[in-house]
Amino acid sequence: MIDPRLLRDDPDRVRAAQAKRGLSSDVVDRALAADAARREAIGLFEARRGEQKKLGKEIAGLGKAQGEERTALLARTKTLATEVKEAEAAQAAAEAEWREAVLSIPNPAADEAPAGGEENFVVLETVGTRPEFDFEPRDHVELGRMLGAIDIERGAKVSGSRFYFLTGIGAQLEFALVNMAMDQARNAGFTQMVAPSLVKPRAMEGTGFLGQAADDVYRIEGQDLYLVGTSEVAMAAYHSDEILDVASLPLRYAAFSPCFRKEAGSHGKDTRGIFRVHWFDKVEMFVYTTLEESYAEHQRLLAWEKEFMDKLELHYRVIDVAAGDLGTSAQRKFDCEAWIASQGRFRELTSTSNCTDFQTRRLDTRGRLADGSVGPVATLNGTLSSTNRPIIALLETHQRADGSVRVPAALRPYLGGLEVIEPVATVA
RNA sequence: GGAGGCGUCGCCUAGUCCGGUUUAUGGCGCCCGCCUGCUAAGCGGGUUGAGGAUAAAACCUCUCGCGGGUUCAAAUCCCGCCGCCUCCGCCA
Repeated sequence: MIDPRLLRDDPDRVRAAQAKRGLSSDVVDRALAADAARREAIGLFEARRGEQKKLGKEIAGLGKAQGEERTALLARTKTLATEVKEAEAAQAAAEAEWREAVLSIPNPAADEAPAGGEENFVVLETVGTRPEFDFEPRDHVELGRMLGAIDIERGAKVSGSRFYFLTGIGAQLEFALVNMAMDQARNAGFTQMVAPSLVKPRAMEGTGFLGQAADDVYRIEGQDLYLVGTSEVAMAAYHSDEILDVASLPLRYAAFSPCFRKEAGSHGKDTRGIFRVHWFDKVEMFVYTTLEESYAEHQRLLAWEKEFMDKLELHYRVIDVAAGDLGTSAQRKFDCEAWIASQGRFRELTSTSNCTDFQTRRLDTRGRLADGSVGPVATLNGTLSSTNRPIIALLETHQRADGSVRVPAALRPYLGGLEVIEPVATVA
C-alpha cells in the first residue's frame, strides 16, 4: 500500500508514477474520491456517536430509578442508536472501498528506475568473459543426463511437465549451493531461517501477489492457504502486526524454502530443461530496515548476489529493471543475469527489490523511532541462490568436451573437495 | 480428533459472576523533571495503537485476541472463529 498521505498531498506525483509503469491513473482518481467519501462518513459517525455517549452518561447519572426524565432520555437515545448503527455501517463501507482503491495502486517506481517495459532495462555492468568452447557445447538437459544429475523424463511421469528429479550429483549440487549460500549469509550477519511455504491469504495479499500476479499462485483446494512462489511472502509476514525497535534494524534474514509457481502466462516459453519450473528451492535474503537506509541496503543486497555469482565463476550482467517490469510492490529492482551458453543469451538468476514501505503498510509492520514515535519501515528482498538456474549455468559454463564439468573452487568444499563432475558410466 | 483452561494499552496484573459517572486499576520497566559530590533511593509527571479535525494544538472517535448479536449503553451478557496451555486419543 502506498502512503495515503502522499496520495492526498501530491496526487500528481502518484499519477506520474503510474504513467511511468505504463498504467492509467484511473485508480488514483478512484482512491482520491474514496478518501473524501471516507472522511465524510467518519465525521458523520463520530458526531452521532459522541451525542450517544453524552446521553448515555446522563442516563447513568440518573441511576436505576424510573422517572419521566429518564424515560424521555431513553426514547431519544433509542432513535439515536439506529442512526449510530447506520452511520457506522456507512463508515465501514466507505473505509473498505477506500482501502481497496488504495491497495490497487502499485508502489511508485523510483525516479532512477528506467521508464518503459520489459525491453527497456539498462545494463549496469557486465562481469567476466563469455565462455568459449572448442567443441560443440551441450545444454544442461544433455549434461544433466550424462552426469546422472537431472531426471526430467521421470519428473514429467510423476508430476507432469515443468517438474524434475535432481539425482545423485544433482541432488548434491543443490545442497552444496544451499549450504554455500547459507554460509555466506551467516558470515554477513544474516539470521538463517527455514520458512513455511504454505501461507494464509493475508501474507499473500500483503506482499502484493494476489493482484496482477494472482494467476501465478497455487491455492490449496478447500483450505485458506496458498503455496508461496518465494519465501519473501512468509518473511514479509514474519513481523506483521509488530512494532520493531529501530535500533535493532536492519534485521537480515536468509530464508530457505521451496517455491511454487503456476507459470500460467508462460505457455510454450522455456519448455526445455529446468529453467522455468513449477517448483524449485531457494535461499532468499530478506531485510527489514529504515526507509532512509533502504537504498544503500539495496546496493548491499546486490553486492552479496554478485559475490555469490562470482564464486560460481559465471559470466553475468547486472540490469536495472524498467518501471513497467517491476513487481507490484517493488520501487526498484536489479537482476543478475548469467550467460546461458545453449541459449546464447543472458538469463535471470537472481533478483533484488526494494519494496520500501509498500509491504509493511499492508502487513502492519512499523518501527519505534529513537524519540518514541512510530514510523514506517522498509523491506527488501534478494535471491542468494535458487537451486535450478544456478545448476544450469554451472553445468553449461564449466562443461568440457567429454561432458565432464569443472567445479568452481569456492563450491568444492561443499562437494567433499570434488574438482570435476564426471559422466556416469551407464545412465539408468 | 476429544475434554478442559486461558487471551486486558512493552511485561505482570485488577475489573468480567451482578452491563452504566471506566477518560480500563495497580506494579515493573522506560522517558522527563526535582532533590543529590556521582550513582542508587526518594518525590512529581508522562508512557497502547489507529483515525478524524487543526496552521499547530486543545479536542473528537475507535481500540480489552478477531468478527457478529442483544441493549439507550458491552472489557463485562449471547453466538461464531482464531491463538496459546494442559490432559486424552491417533500417527510419525
